[in-house]
Amino acid sequence: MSRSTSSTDIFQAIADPTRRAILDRLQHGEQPVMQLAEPFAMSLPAISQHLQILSAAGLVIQHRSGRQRIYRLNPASLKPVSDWVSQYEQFWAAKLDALEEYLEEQP
Amino acid sequence: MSRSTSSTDIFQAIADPTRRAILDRLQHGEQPVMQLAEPFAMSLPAISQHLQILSAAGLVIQHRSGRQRIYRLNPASLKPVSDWVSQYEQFWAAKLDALEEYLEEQP
DNA sequence: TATTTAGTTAAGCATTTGCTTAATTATCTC
DNA sequence: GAGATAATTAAGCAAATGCTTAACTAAATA
Repeated sequence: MSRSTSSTDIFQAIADPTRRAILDRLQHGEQPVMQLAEPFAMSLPAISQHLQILSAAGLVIQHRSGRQRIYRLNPASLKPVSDWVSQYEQFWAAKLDALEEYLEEQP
Repeated sequence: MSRSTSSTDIFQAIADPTRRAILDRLQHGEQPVMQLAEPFAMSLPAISQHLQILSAAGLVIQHRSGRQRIYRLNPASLKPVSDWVSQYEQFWAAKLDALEEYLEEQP
C-alpha cells in the first residue's frame, strides 16, 4: 500500500518528539552527532537515522569537519508548516477579537 | 516497545495529509461526516477513524444533529504547534534582517 | 413496523516507523 | 601502519499506522 506521503514530508518529520528535540537543541548552534545524541536514551544509529529524515526534509544541513559531521539548523524550511498553521491562527485571533468587543460593550 | 508519543499528540495528528485536508475543509464551516468524506478516495470508516484521532487531539469538536454527527474546527488547539514553529520563525526573520542590512550597506 | 440512512466499532492485514545490534567507512593519532 | 574515534549503512524486529470489509447502533421515513 503506497500512501501519498512522500518520504521528505516536513509534517511527518516534525511529528516525532525526538526529532523536534534535536531541532530544539540545534537552536543553540550547530553540533556534531555525538553531542546532539548526548541527552537521548538511544543508540547513535537511531539518532543518525533521525538526522537523515531531518536532512531529507531540508530541516537540517550537514557538513564535514574531519571525522565529525556537523549538523546545522535550516529553519526556513519550516515555512510550509508556519504558513499552514497561520491560516488557523486567524481563526482563533478572530475569536479573541470577538470576545474583546463583547467585553467592551458590557457596562 | 512503547514510545513516548501519546495517542492525542497534536503533531502526530497533523502529520497525516488526509487529516490536514479534513481540517482545511472544516475552515469553511462545520460539516457532517458524509460531506467531509466526499472528496476522499477512501471508505467512510477510514474517515471516521481520522476524525477520532483529530477529536482525541482536540482539533475538532463533535455534536449530534439527528442521525448526523456534525464536526467543527477547534483551531485554538493548534496553539502548541504555532508556538513551537514561531520559535524558528525568529530564526529565519533574523536571517532576512541580516540580508537586508547587508544589501543596504552595499554601494 | 420494516427499511433506509448516517455513522461507529471490530477484526484483520500490509506497510511504515523507530528502534536494536553488527558490520562498514573514513579520519585522526600513536 | 595499527589502533582509536566518529559516524553511517545493513539487517532484523516489534509496535504503530492507515487502510479494508463486515457487523453493529441509532435515528428518520415509508
